Order: sequence, then C-alpha cells, then structure tokens
Amino acid sequence: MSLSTRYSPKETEERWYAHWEAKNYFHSEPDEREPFTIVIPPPNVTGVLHMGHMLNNTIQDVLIRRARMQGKNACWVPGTDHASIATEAKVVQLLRKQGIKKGDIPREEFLKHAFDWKEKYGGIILEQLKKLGASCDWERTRFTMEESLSRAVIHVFVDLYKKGKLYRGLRMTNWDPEAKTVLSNEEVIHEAENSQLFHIRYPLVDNPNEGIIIATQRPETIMADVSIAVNPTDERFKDWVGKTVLIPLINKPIPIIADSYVDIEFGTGALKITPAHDQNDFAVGERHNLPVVDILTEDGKLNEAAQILVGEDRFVARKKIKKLLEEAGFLVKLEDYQTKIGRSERTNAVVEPRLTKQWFLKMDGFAATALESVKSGDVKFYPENMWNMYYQWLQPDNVRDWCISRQLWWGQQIPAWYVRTADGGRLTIDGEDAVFVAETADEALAQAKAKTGNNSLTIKDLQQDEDVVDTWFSSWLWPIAVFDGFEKKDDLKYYYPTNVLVTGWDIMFFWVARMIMSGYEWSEELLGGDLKGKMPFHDVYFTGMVRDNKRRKMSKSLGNSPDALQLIENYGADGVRFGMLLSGSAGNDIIFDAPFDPVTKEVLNESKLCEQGRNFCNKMWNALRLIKGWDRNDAEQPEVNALAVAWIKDKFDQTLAEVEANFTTYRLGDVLMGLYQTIWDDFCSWYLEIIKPTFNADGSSEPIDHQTYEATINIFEKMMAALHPFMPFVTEEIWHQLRERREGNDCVVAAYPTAGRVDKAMIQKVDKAKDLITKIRESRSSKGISPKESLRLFVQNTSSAKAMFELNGLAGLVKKMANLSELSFTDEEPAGTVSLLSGTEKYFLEMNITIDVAAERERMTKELDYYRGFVASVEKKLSNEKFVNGAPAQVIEGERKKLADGQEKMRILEEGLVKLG
RNA sequence: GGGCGCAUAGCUCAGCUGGUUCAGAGCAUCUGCCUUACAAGCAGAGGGUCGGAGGUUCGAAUCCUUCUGCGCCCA
Repeated sequence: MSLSTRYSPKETEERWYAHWEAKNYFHSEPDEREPFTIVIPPPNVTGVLHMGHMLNNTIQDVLIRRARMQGKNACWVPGTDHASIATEAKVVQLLRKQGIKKGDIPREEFLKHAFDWKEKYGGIILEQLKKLGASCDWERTRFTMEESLSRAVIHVFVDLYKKGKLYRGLRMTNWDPEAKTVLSNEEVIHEAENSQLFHIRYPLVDNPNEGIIIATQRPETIMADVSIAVNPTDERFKDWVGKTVLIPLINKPIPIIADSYVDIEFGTGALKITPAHDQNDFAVGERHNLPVVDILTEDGKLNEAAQILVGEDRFVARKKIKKLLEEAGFLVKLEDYQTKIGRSERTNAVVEPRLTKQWFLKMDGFAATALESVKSGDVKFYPENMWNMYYQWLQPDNVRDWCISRQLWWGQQIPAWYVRTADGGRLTIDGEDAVFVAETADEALAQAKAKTGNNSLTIKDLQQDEDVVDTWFSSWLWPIAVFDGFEKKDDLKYYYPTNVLVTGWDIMFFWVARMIMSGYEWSEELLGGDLKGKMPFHDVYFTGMVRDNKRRKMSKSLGNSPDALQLIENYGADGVRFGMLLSGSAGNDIIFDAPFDPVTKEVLNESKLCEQGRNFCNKMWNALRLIKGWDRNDAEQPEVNALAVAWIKDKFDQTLAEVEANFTTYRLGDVLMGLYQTIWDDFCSWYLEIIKPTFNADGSSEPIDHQTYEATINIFEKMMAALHPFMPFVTEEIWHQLRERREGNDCVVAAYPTAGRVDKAMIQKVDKAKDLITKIRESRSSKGISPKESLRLFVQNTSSAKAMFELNGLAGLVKKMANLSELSFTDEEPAGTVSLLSGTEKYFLEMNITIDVAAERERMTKELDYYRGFVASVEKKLSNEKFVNGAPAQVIEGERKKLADGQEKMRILEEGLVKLG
C-alpha cells in the first residue's frame, strides 16, 4: 500500500461530507431515544461565512456530533433569517442598477424581487457551513420569511394584541434617514467622533443688545427650539428665567425656563431645548408643557417649519447656518469637541432622534420572566459570569418597551388594518386611529363592522398597516417556529426544550433574552401536558467576539478578518476547527492572531493555530502510515509490548475521564488539548516508539506480534472516535484506513468512548521510567553523545528500585527508549560513569568519555542547593503549630511526603558529591 | 456619570472549592539531529513571582480593599 507522506484534506473532506449526507446521518426524526437538540443562530441571509460563524458553528458541531455518537437522537436545525434592513438595502441597490426605483414599483413586486434574490444568494452561507463540516439536519433548513414562520409571527402579534401587550405610541425613536426606518437601540452604534460646539447668542426680545449664550453641537436645529433652559440653582442666570429671547435668524420668541436637567458645568450653562430632535429635550419639553417643532423630513432634510434653508440636508444646513450666524453676529465662539455620534448599523447614516408612531411591545412582565428563568437555574449560562451582564440589562430601570415596527417592505407586514374615510384619511375613534388587529383581512373587516356598526364596509375600505415587524420579532420565536410549533405538536413535543444554544454575548439581549421570553409565553399554551420545560434551551454557551491582534472586532468594514474559506483551503476544515477551538475559552473574546502583510497592511489568510491543527492531522496520518507498514507474525507478545499496550490504554482512559468532565462544563478547548497531547505525546512519541519493530541492517523490518498490532489498531480507532467531534474529516479517513469496514460502520456514528478503570501504580512506574529515559537523553545531549550510541546503565540497588523494575517489561522499555546495551543493579558506583537522579532513585550512566569532575560537581551542587531550600521551606511549614493544627490531614500528609522525598534526594546528592571528591 | 469584565512566560491563554515540587499549556525562541511514519518532523534546553500597593489567613496567582492600565455595555 502506498499512502502519501502528507495528509491532504481537500479531497478527503469533500468525499466524506458527501458520504455522510448520502447516508443521511444528520437527519433526525422523533423516536424513542433521548433527543439532543440545537437550533442554529440563523445567520443573515445576506451573510457570507466569517470568523464568528466559524467559531460558533464549530462549537455547535462538536456538541451535536458527540451527542450523536453517544447514541442520542441528535438534531441540529439550520436556517437563515431574512435580515430586513440589510436584505432590503441589497435588493434596492440591485434594482437601482437595473434602473428600477423602489418607490416606482408596488410592494408585491418588490417582494418578488427580494425572494428572487434570496433564492439566488440566500443559500451561500449554508453551503459554506458544509465545507466546515457542520452536521446540520439540512432537511430541516428553515427561513424566517417562509410561510409557516411568517404565520407564526402574525399569530403571536395578534395574540399579544389580544393580551393587551401591544400598543401604538408616539415615541422618540432612532430614525435612519437613509433607510427611512426606525431602528432599535441595538441597531445604533455609538462611537466618539470629532465635532464642534457652537456658542450662539440669543438676543433678549426687550433689549436686543443683551442676550443669553448657549452651546450646541447642532446649530441647524435652532429653528426647532422652543425654549432656553438653565439650572434653577445657577446664580449666573437667576434673573434671566421668565424672560423671552429671540431665535437668531428667524426671530421667533421663546421663553427661558429653569430645569434641573441642565448641567451647570457643561458649555455655557444655558441649553437650547429642541424637543423634536433630542430625547432629553423631549422630556424637558413634556415637563414644561412646551410645543414640539419638527423641522426635519424623513430623509433628514430641513422642512417648511424651519423657515430658512428649506430642502437642505441637515449637514449641509449646518455649514450654511454657521456662515449665516457668523454674518449676523450671533456666533460667539466655536470650539472643537468630541462627542458620541450614533450611526445606523446597516447604512452608517447618522441616526436622528425622531417622533414617530410605532408599535411597541410592553416589556415589564417579559423582562421579569426572562430574569427569573436564569436566576432560578432553568436556563444555565456558560460561563456563569454572563449572568452579571444579563441581570444588569434586565433591571426594570434599564428595560424599555420594544419597538417592533419597521418602515420596510421586506418582512412580515403588520396585521393591523385601518378604515379609510371618504376624504382619503383614516377613521378615528376618540381622536385615535381606529385599528383592527387580526390574522386575516376578513377578520379585521368583521371587527371593523362590529365596532363601527357600519355593515356596508368592504375589504376595499380597509388599509393594512404599511410597516413590517422587526426581524428579531421573528427570530425570537425560532426555537418554537423551526418545529412549526404554532401549528402542530409532534416535533415540538419531542425536541423542545432544546439542549443548548451557542451564540455570541453581543446578542444576549436582543436575541437570547427574547427567546426566553417567547418560550415562557407560548410553550405551555402550545404543548400543555406534553411540556417538558418552558425554557427554549437548558444551557447557553456564550462565545466571545473574534478580534484581531489589536483587539478590534473582526469585521468586513475594517478589513481585519481573514477569509474564512481561504483558511479552510489553506489548512483544511479540521485544521481551522482545531485553531478556532484552541484559541479561547467560553465567553472570553478570542484574539485570532492572523498576521498582517507588513507592506500592504492587508490581513493574511494565515494562522499559527490553524497550522498547528493541520500539522496534527499530518501527525496522525503518519502514525497510520507507520502502523500500516508493519508485517505481523504469530510470535508471543514480548513483555515490553504488553506493558506498553496496558500503559497506553490506561493513559487514554485517564484522558477520557478528563474529556467527560470538561464536556459537562463546555471546556471544549481543554478537551481538545487533552486529546491532542495524549495522541501526539503518549501515543505517537512514546507508545509507537516503544512497540516499533527494529529495523535490520538490510533495510527490512522485523514483524510485530499480532496481539500488539491488534491492540494498537483498537486504541487508535478509539482515539479517532474521541477526536471525531472536533476533527471529523481526518478521523473518519483514518477510521477507514485502519480496518476494512462493513457498510455503515463509520466513525461519525461510532460509539463515543468512555473512560475505564486505571491501574495507577503501573502508570506511576512507567512515568518514573519515562523520567529516567528523559534524564539519560538529556545527559547524552549535554555531553554530545549521539542517541545512536548504545550505553550501559547501572541502577543503585535499593528496595524501591527493585520494586520498580519488578514490573514486567519496564527494564526492556527503558533499554529500548534510552538505547542501552545493558541495565543492571549495582551496590557500588562503577568507574567511568556519571550519576543521575530520577525520582529518589540513583543511576550511573557509563560514558566512554572522560568525565569533567568539576562540571559534575557544579551541576550536583546546584541541584543540592535547590533541594536544601525546598526542604527548609517545607520544614518551616511543618514546624508551624498553627499550620499543623489548622490544615487538613491530607495536606499535612502531602507536606511530610515532600519533606521525606526532598531529604532523600539531598542524601543521595551529598553522597555523590563526597564520592566525586 | 452608572455598571460589567480583564491584567499570569516574547505571543495567545488555562489555573475550577485558597493547600500535590503550583507557577502550567500551546505557539515562538535556543541547541543538536535530514535517526526509512512524519523537517507540517525527532531529542533536549532556557524563559514569568502571577499589573502596583496594602490587608485577611498557618498558607494567596486564587479572597478583600485600593491604585494603575485596557476592553465592553448603558446613559
């Protein structure tokens, strides 16, 4: 057989993924087994695979693959969300290129284009996940805008309205003038930007030579001012309160008021109040019953109410008004100023505070439920300290009602209807729009008829709310909706609550908390007696953000993120998965150290950690090549091999015990590192070297005994199974190269190995032997003696040494690994040897060189000094009465043992020094 | 301004309920090896006093206080 010396992931990965899919291993149907369910955090349908997705989905895949191998009915539901703003922006852009303006086509036609776009591009990210190895149940792929999920959104909207939890209200909202829609707080990104503070004088109406000077960043909004406010305790302005000043340029009189909101220290101490364009000013205005003057259009231009500069964009207006104020002598001072500016996450437009009529969901009850769910432990967070952030956010003071309407088309249209009046306006009742909320227009019509008593109303008289709901208003239903839970019970009953959610902490509030809310709101109604728990998931694993080496979040716009697919191309999916998993632990942000090109400053698609993963694949591949190259015979198993086999089995069992413990706390990086070390160090570097047959001078190799060969294949395949969730492709490939497999005997569905009993005494003896071997190698290395040269070793004849080497095969093991021609006991120090100390045993290594006595003495003296200090510190501890009385017996016992060992080593070293002379 | 988190080797991070020779891992570095599985490798080595100060304790990287620096969330 001929296997290449390098493992090549490319061909292997494609082949095995196709095989798994053909076998339908990832598909789940409810049955009598215990379910293990994960719903994917649906990536944006516009998205392409980035580092965050790779981290997040690798973790999910590890968890789901392990559960599958443990015999659970594993179900990982994939899908995408419709990302209303982002997708709508893309579609608008695309149409514009075709010469079509959104405003020129009807809603239905636009949606058709949007769905076409989704069909064409929406599946890209899911295909990319397959490259990563994600074992999703692709038959269950869902999309938040598909019919059933949309029906669920409409259903809950109506349900919440009936429950009195939804209302329409005029609110100061975040307005994106580019997308012409309201944004939620989470969609606004506040960052420090450079700006200017304008000091402007407002003349007194009675005496234009005198005036009050205010400071503002937004001079273009002075036309919307309704008053000037000062702090009531501010002595400087005591006499000004109650007077009237004129707004510069438009000469509109406004009063000076006193309000404690004004910060005396800031600016001039006098503040212009502009309720329509500032959240805080709006509150001040309400307190003082001031009017609201809105001077901006929906696309951020000045309107008629501004009187001047009408039609100018607000930023153009700012420049122009600066000149006007200067010319008219109202601009007193300009100072540079840094302030936090909010920009739209999607369009990057500066967000305007704007009063609009929106739909809101009352959050008070929901927030309490979400808080209690985690507090009580129904939902557990990993890492636990994420609770702090969650708790903080969900405090009543911090929770605001959820604005769920968006002025977009791509999304579920709000199921609320208004009645058109003859003049084209809306029918109002008690001064408010008459609104009828129902799942269908017919139902709304019936409601309208009943309410108005007008039976001649027809569908044509109704006008549906133009807006759609926030995308999160569909994704908060995800754990229920992906199982069509609002329409049928069977799947939901089996899979709900899901086991674990894996997501970034940055969406803890607008997704995780809201899913918990919706879970508690509807799961019981839907499942009744079949409910296994109201929570949507038992555990939440929060991943950190993937950042670059300057700690910046990796993003497309910064250009600091390596290309995910290129990384897979370079290192293989297994290599990249290894890199992602090893780069950090739960919750902590991950510094993914991709280097930058020093010349172009562009990020390179390179990674040391992924390289390590790739090298690991190659290591295992070569271990396979080695084993497959051996001839076998029926000879009896040598003692050395028997010992090696027993040792590696137990060693691996120890690792498996750690694997199990680390999985329960989601320490996946630790699991992987444990497997990495045991496979590379214990299995490859020690075990295989021990049992490796010797080569003859003629180039042929001795055969290996059948028993050892079989044991080696057994342990290797177990290792592959244990590693499979982390590195699925290479393990599947080796699994099949190791043996002829029957149809269906694949690693992906093999039983996950469990830890067995361990002979600790044996492991300890082998560990001592390994230490001895290392000391011998070190001795050779420092004295320039080749490993190829066989040496003789003498063991100081003590009862403990005798006991150690009584273990069958141990002496042979040491001889082979340290290349010794002889290993024998001695009572006296043989001539021409250097002494070694390993544990508390003394050894003499014969070297065919003259021993440098002075160097030997120095080395031993140094070692002795260390143990003197060590023993002294332990003695001090043990002579402390408080320690002996206060510390647990186990600890004291440990200290006594340390002392005895230390003293024994000192004795041996002192003795050796005396002999050296 | 309010809150949360972080600071351990050159780098990225573990270190869980204070106590095993507790100061660790991986990478990087240095030395010697192209030894027929693997140079994407093998065998060895060096390197930190745990951000600073103070405290609790028989005992502190670990608990408390405070300072400094950094990151994030909210206003």
